[in-house]
This record gives sequence, structure tokens and C-alpha cells, in this order.
Amino acid sequence: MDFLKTLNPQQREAVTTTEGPVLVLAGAGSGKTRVITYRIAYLIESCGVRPGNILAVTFTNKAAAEMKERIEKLIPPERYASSPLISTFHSFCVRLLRRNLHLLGGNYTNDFTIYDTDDQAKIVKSCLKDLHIDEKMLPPRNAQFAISGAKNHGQDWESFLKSNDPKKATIGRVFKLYEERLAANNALDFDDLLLKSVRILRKFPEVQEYYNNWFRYILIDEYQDTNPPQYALIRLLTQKQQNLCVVGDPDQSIYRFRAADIKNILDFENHYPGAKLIKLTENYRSTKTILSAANTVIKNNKERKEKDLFTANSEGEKIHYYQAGSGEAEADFIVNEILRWRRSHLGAEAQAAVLYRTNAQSRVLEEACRRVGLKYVLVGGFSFYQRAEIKDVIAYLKLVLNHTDAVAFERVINTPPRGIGKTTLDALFENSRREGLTCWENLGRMIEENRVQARAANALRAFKSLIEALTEQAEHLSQADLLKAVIKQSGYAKWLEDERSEDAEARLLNLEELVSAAAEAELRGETIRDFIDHAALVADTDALREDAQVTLMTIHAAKGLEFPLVFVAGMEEGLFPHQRSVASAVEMEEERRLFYVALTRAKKQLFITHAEWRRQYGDEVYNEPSRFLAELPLERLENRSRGDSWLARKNDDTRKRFIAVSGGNPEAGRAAAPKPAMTVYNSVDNVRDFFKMQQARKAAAAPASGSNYGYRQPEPEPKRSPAGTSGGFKAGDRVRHDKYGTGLILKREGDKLVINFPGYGVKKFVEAAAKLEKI
DNA sequence: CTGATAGCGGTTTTT
DNA sequence: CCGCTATCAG
Repeated sequence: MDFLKTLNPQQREAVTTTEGPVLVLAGAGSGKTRVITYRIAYLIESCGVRPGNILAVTFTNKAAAEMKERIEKLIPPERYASSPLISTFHSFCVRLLRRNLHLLGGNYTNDFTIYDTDDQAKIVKSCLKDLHIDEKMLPPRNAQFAISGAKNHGQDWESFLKSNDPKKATIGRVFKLYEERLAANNALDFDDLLLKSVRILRKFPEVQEYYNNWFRYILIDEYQDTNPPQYALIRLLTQKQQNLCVVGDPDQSIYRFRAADIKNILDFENHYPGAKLIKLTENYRSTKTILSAANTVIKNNKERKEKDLFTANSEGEKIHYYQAGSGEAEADFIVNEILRWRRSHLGAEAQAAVLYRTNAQSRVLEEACRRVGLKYVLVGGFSFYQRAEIKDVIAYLKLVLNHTDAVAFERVINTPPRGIGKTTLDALFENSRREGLTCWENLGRMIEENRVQARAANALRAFKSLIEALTEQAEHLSQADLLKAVIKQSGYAKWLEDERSEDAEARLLNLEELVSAAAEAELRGETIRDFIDHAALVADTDALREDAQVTLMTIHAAKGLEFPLVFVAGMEEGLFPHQRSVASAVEMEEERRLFYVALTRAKKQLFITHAEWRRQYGDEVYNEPSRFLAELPLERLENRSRGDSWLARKNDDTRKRFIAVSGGNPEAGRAAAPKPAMTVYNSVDNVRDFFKMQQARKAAAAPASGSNYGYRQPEPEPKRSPAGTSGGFKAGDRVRHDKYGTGLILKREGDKLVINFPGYGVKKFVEAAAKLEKI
């Protein structure tokens, strides 16, 4: 085994300790993926394990695909009759359930359908509606989240119903109905895939025995991100033998919000007594500077196993720090630095990534890239195939190929609008459910039996013949031509053309792009089915990544990746750490781990930036610099900001303190006169102050009306003020709202009143007079 | 049935 | 700012 020679002693031990439970605590950039792939190759080539007896579990499908590729390079698959199963927990469970779900009885068969998050949301909403629960009392999102969380923590709806907390009890009712609906539809949500698998393995020893004999060597990657059902599954699969190897890094556990339990990795040695612990602490990725910053930051976490990474790599450049005025200025700085970097680095060395906490931050960055003509890839945002117009047209294709596809049917029956409204559709779906017919069958039935109004019947008939005509054309048209036919004959093109908006034009262009994609697919010899399947596999940004000059993504999406040049943007209180995490110590530690993940993505050069203010939800929000900045080793930072900045002051303070201690003159060491203090507005009260200040400034610029000199600022008067509008209210007025209580009018934007209600935040009202009274 | 608009709320993410 | 929903007039 030549490849063992390329490993360090710890890595080699992790690869060759094949019997019994093994815990590999692998630091960032320590060659974790390499260890896993080599271990699989070692088991097959040196230990004579049949590849089919190996199961490797990864966190994402992409990671699984990459691992497969790497293994095939190490061991030629043609030499073996079987290959190791490399999959995510979920796809493994789908395989298991496609063989065994019928064992659970009831309505379940092995042909179950899988509900994604959108389907799930639809069901939850319909449950809330049918239980007459006001969406304001229990937002569907919250209910969905609570149900999923409960399922992942092993709670059932009964425990919720018994709760004394009325809110929990309400969730229990929704939970119960939700579960009944899924069962009635022979459908499983993502959580069920795991839970039902666990239940089957528990309930049917012969099934468990079967899988225990099948998978004799099990490897789990990113073990710190496993949740309770996944742990239960692993336990059940390793009942008979314990050749289990888990690999992970507790410092990179960032999925608590979806029930990942860091205790799984921290307590592994208790769960599997006699487990061998191997630590990989040499980092091969980053410079000493970057690694030291990451180490310094993560040390602030209390709940962690001590683990200091080291590297033989060079010291590298200092970490560059930049404080921008606005979010836009921050983005401009970043793109300019990327352009500069690209002047001296080529190919893989030129790869850059901009990381941020929330997806909302991507927009300014995208705009900045477009301004300077930088090609970028946005990971995690809406991909091309997720756009409504693309999904609509694809749904037409699906329906043409398969008339029983109910989801596609529902999507296109009134898109573009063709006079088939809610009443008609409700009747149609209700009828289908009652008589056990597909929507398509029922469509014909309803027309024949005159069950609907004449106008609706005509619309239904038109839709039916449209689909039938397209079905016929599908026989002889090329893929691209069929797609064109769909776009034209469905009226989709006309619908968009008539809209005459910029947005509609962009949508038409997207559809054109889809047609050329179909033509290309056909040239590659793919069928229309392949084309549709491909559209369903959303995250295929890999092809784009090759020629992309920058990758924009959230830090979550960046886990497992590395780039020579990395920017961590938006280092501001409220953003990162996120507002929702500041109240809890546990969540703050998770935010810090997230920062740690961000820092350790960088190989050569790291930039850390923040802005004094940025537009959030349309308002100018002033944020304080992130507390995490202060946790960085300041001596490793180079200040790139012009003028006043958080870092400049920090350094200034340090110098003053030093001079004070040594008895010198504090002013002597100052390079420049201090800049006027930056005012930080980040709380409700400060917003009010900020507004007062703005008002004062405005008043100074525009003399009071009636004066004869100077000029007046053209007031943005509303063009028309319909009766009952916000007229009569002005900034500074105190008002009462029937729901939010008393508030202060901050400003007026045309017809809109912007009001701050203490405890509820800033609200906007257009047709406000009805609900507001002056006090 | 459709389109306009007032009101409102808004993490992170994969399967 | 953006997207969703309830509501209402046409």
C-alpha cells in the first residue's frame, strides 16, 4: 500500500486501525477526507474486505459524490464485483425503506412518496386551516419547525397534547393531524426517513440482523453534526459488530438548529467503550497566521475538548482588516481586493470566496461583482432551476410525460391564469380525494358530468386539450422544440410579454436559456427524462465553479471547502453573532464555532471586514463591530481602513494604556489627531435619537416654509392622497395602534408612515389612519 | 376569477 | 427591501 507512506503517523493509525470503534478527532484542514478514502481503500486492498460490506455516510450528496470519485481513483472498481455504499443518512434510509416500509403496515407501502420542505409547509398550513388555528397565533413556519424539532428529539404528539403550556398543546393538535395526513398519503417527510428506518430496525430483528451482516464496516463523516435519530440508527446498525469509525471536529459543529447534538461526538467513548481515540492536529491548509487566529478565537469556548492545531506551513501574510462606511462600500472594497489578487495569482491560486452569515448579505456583493465584471457563483441562493418560471415550464413537461403527476398538475393548471379559480380547484381536489382518482382523470370527469359552471368548464376543457395537444407533439418534436411549444401554446410567453416589466423580460430570457439547455442536453444524447431529473438535482454549481472568479456563500455552505483567498464579511453585532443567538451562551458558542469554520477556510490570505451601517429590511441599520473581532490576535491584523475604525481605536487604546503605565505622554505617541467619535445606533432608543439627529440636519438644510430666501428641499409629497391615508400624521407624533400600543412616528416615506413601537420594532403603514389614533 | 394593495414579518441548512 | 396572504373592487 504505497499511499500509506504519504500519511503522517496519526493519519496512518486512523487508516489502519480497522477493528473496533474508532473516534477520529480531526481538526480543520488535517486531511480528514483523505483519511476516510484511504481507510476504505485499505480495508478493501489490504484487509480483503468485500467492498459491498462497507458503508460510508457523508453529510451531503455532493460530499458523497466527491468521495466516490476519490475512491475510484485509489481502487479500480472493475477489479471488484461490488462497491462500497457511500451515501447520506437520508438516501441510505430511502434505500432501506423502499425494501421494508410495508412492514410498518397501515397505509404504508414501499412506493411511499417523499415530502420536501415545501410540501411539508403546505401540509402544515392546511392542518392549521382545518383546525381553525389563526396563523397569527401560530405561524406555520413555527409549527413546522416545532414539529420537525420534536420528531428529531424523539417526542411524539401525545406528549405535546398533555402539556400544560397552551401553545405546546396547540402544536400537539397540529402535529397529530400532520402525522395522520402524511400516513394517509403514504408519504414521509425528511425526518420520517430516519425515524421510520429506526423503528423498522427496532421492531424487526430479522431486518436488523440482515443489515448488520451486510454492513460490517461503517464510517461516518462530520460526526459532530449527527442528530438523535441518526445516532439511534448508527447504534442499531452496529449492534452485532462495532467496526465503526467516526470522523469529525467538535469545533466545527454548526447545525444545532436542526437538532445536531454535539454530545454524540463528545461522548463517543462512553457510547462505545474501548473506542480508540485518534487526534489529527496537523493542519495542511492554512498559514501560521490564519491558524493562530482560528485557535485564539475558538479557545473562548468553554464547552470544548482542548485541541491546538499546528502547521508546518509558512507564516504568511497578516490578516487584513477593513471597516467600511456602508455595506456597499464593504462590497466594493472586497471586489477590488479580489481584482488586485487576480493580477498576481493564476488558476487555482486565484480562487476567492466571500463568506457571510446570512443569505441576505449576498445581494450587495453580487451587485458589486457585476459592477466590475467579476464572474461569481452564488452558492445556496435560488438556483436557476428553482426559479418559478423554470419550475412552471418543467412542470408542464412532467405533466405531458406523466398525466398522473399531481404536483405538476396543481402547479400548472392555472399558470398562466386561465380562469380556473379557487372554487373550481377546491372542488376538483376534493372530488379527487373522495373518489380516489388522479387529478387528471377527475378533470375529464368534471367536464363530462357538468359539475362546474359553464365558464369554468370551458377553461378546464381548454386546459385538457392543451395538455393533450402537447402530449401528441411530444412524440415527434425535439426536446428544444417541445419546450418552445410548451412556452408558446400554454400562453406562458404571451403572459410574460403582456406584462412589459423588466422582471418579465428577465423571465423570458431565463426560458430561452432553458430551451438552449435542452438543445445542448439533446446533443449530449440525454432524453427528456434525463433533462427533467437534472433540473430536479438543484445544486449542480460544480460546472460553474470551474470558471467562476469568486464564490459567494454563507459560512454554513462553506464547510469542508477551502480557498486561497477568503473574505469574512459583515462582522457586526446582530449579524454575526446573529441577533437570535446573543441571548444564549450555548448559541453564542455555536456562533463562535461558525466564525472558526469561516477563518479556517482560508489557505493563504484572509480578509475580515465590517460596515458601520447597512440596509436591513429597507432601513439603515447601524451595527457595532462584532465582539468576535476583539477575540482575534490583534498583532496579526493589518488595518486597511482609511481613517477612523474599530481597529485603529483599539490599537490607540492599547498604546495609550502602555504609555500611561510607562509614564509617558499619551499624546506623544499619536500619529494623527483623533477623528470625531463614530456614533453607534443599534437599539430601539438609539434609532429614535438617530432620527432626531437626521431631522435636525434636515431642518438646518431647509429653512422653514414661508421664508423668502434660500431654497426649499423638494418635499417628496405623495402624488395622490386617497381618503383615509396617512394624511394628518407627521414625524414626531405619538400614536396608538390597536395591536402594538403607543409608538412614535419616525418618518414619512411618501404614503408610508414609519413608526417605532417599543417592543415590536419599526413598522410601516400605508393605509394607517384606520388603525391609528393620534395621542 | 383576477389584480391591486394594505399589512405584516423576516436565521443559519440538508435531506 | 422583498415576498406572502387576506381582502376587496371590478
